[in-house]
This record gives sequence, C-alpha cells and structure tokens, in this order.
Amino acid sequence: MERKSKQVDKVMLNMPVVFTEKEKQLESTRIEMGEMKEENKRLKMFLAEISKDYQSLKMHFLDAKRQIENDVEEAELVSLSLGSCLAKHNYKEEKNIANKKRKQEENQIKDTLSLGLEVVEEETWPPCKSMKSLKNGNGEVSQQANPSKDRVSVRARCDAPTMNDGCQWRKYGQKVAKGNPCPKAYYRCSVAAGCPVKKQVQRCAEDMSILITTYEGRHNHPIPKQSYQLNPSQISSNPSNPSIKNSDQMITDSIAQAITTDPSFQSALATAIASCIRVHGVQGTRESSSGSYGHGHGGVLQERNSNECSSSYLAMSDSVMTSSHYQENLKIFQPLMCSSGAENASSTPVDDGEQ
DNA sequence: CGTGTTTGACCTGCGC
DNA sequence: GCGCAGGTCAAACACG
Repeated sequence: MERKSKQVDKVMLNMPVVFTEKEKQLESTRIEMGEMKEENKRLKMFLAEISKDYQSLKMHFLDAKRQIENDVEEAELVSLSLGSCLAKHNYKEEKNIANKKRKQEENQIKDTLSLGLEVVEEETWPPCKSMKSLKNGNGEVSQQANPSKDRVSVRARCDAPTMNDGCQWRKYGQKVAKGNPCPKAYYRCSVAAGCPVKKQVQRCAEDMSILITTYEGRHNHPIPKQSYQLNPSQISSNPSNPSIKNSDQMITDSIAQAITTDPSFQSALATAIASCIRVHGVQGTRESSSGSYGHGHGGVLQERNSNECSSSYLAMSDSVMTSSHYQENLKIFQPLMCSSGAENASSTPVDDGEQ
C-alpha cells in the first residue's frame, strides 16, 4: 500500500512536467492551425480571384469565339447586289454610300436571314459611260439599247479562278485595279453571238478566298440547263403515300441542305435569284424561250472550265422567265427566305424539271 | 485549224 | 488640258 502511494506520488510529481510539454505541443499545434487557417483563408481568396479571372477569361473567350464564328459566317455569306444605271450619278459618292449600306444590311441580314444570302438593292453601277457600238454576230454594228443596265454582284467563297454559273464565258481582258492586287478579269458571254452580258471576276482584297463576280446586262438567249436536278420522286407530291415527304418539304430540305453545305450552290442561287429579281423588274414583253440550247455552235457551249468553282447546281431553264415563272421560282424559295423553316412551306406544285 | 487566253496598247470618262 | 483609272481591243500565243 505504501509502495503504491509512492508510485502515485511519483506520477503526481511527474504530471506537471508531462502536461506542460503537451500544452506546448498543443499550443504549437494551435499556432500551426491558426497559421494554416490564415493560409487557407489566403488560398481561398486566391482561389476566388483565380476563379473570378477564369470566369472573366471564359467570358472573353466565349465572346471572341462567338465573334470569330460570326465573322466566318459573315464571310461565308453569299452576297448579292443588284443595280441599275437609270440615271447619271456620282459614282464614287454612291459607291461609298452603297458600301455603308451594304455593311449595315450585312449586319441586319446576319440577324434576320437564316438563309445566308444577301440581297442588296444597289444603285451604284457607274453610269453607262461607254454606250459604245457593239458588233453583233453578223458583223453589223448595232447600238445597244442599254447594254449595262443590269448589274448583279455575287460574292462567294471560291478557291477556283471563276464560278461556274451555267454559262459559257470568253475572257477578253484582265486588269489590275487600283487598291486590289488581284487582277480583275473581264468575261463576255459566248453562249450566243451578240449576247451583251459581261461579267467581271475579282478576288476580294481583304479575303482572297472570296470571289466577287459581277454580272452586267441580260442574256438574249436561254441559259443552258445544268446539273442541279431534284430527284423526280422528290418533286412529285404524293399525299397518299406517307413514306414520301411533302414535295415542298423535300425540295426545301434539298435546297436547304445544298445551301448550307455548298458555297457554289450559294453563288448559283444568288445568280438565279438575281435573275428572278432582274426579270421581275423588267416589263414583260419578252420572247418565250425556245428551250433549245446548244445547237449550231460546234460543241462550244459545253462547260469547259473544269477548274471553275464546282458545277452550277441551280440552272434556270430560261433566263428570260415570264413573271409567272418568277412567281413560281419565288414560291419555291419562300420557305427558305422565312426563318420558320420547311413546316410552313406552301404546297405549290412544282412541275417536273421546273426548279 | 478553231477556239480560248494573255497582255500590251488604246479608248473613254472623270477629277484636278 | 493633263493625268489617272477602268474598260476594251486585238495580235500573239497556247491548246486540243
């Protein structure tokens, strides 16, 4: 018992020493914890800042990405400009105005037109300064009534030197214009002798991949039929057969797909629409088309420029359409012009081969 | 040989 | 009137 108490005393004696060491450890641990808490706090703040920066950068990145996407989208627009020289104007002044107008409309169209087409009414064609007498096919000299009255400009991404628009063109000149290192090529329609239509092809100075094709005048002959033919099964509407889609929807789908995937189709479409609009704006006393094309030219009328920007998908059977043709063609494109999509497509019957 | 392209010269309109 | 720029002509050349 005595022995036991001695041991307890020893323990009791030793206790304070043990507690102080533990307390010291505890104290140091507390200090460490406090420091770690401080560090943790700092790290949290640091993390918050990093997170904030990250969010900010993310926003910037998304904005930049969106901007780039918009730019690409804009660059891939098929730009289509119409013009006429009905009166004498100050060309340069109007050109500036038209450029501003075009940019404004490009922005508007970006927001409103899902089709990706730009149709700009433009009155910037320089006054028909040279009403030169042009030799017709018979070698006679005939005064052109208004050879450069109509002018249509088509902008499209195209790596090839020219766009295939279904016509046969003969190059008659090339010139390096001021302000653009890319030479401008001058073509004349060689489908029919005496056809007053000309086109100018030039690459955009800002973006070499953009080909600016400017058409001038009206064809005095049918435009050759080309490769873009819709499948007849798609054309023929068959409501009794549920497996076959509504023809308009099929057409719409086909055209929509072509539009969204093929830049050359965009350019061809632009040309075609321009043709529609041009025809619509002209009094209707036109000869109906004979429909025959490609005779008597020794095969010259076939497309030769295989390096042209793909084939012309959309070929009007006749460049000199009647207004009813125009209406028909316009009806086809109406669903596409509207952002509402194919569901609202009108049920306009489309004849076989008519597009 | 026929047809299309190239390219330097020429023409025309416009601004100064 | 002059110079400049855009558009056109036409001879030379290339190609199939």
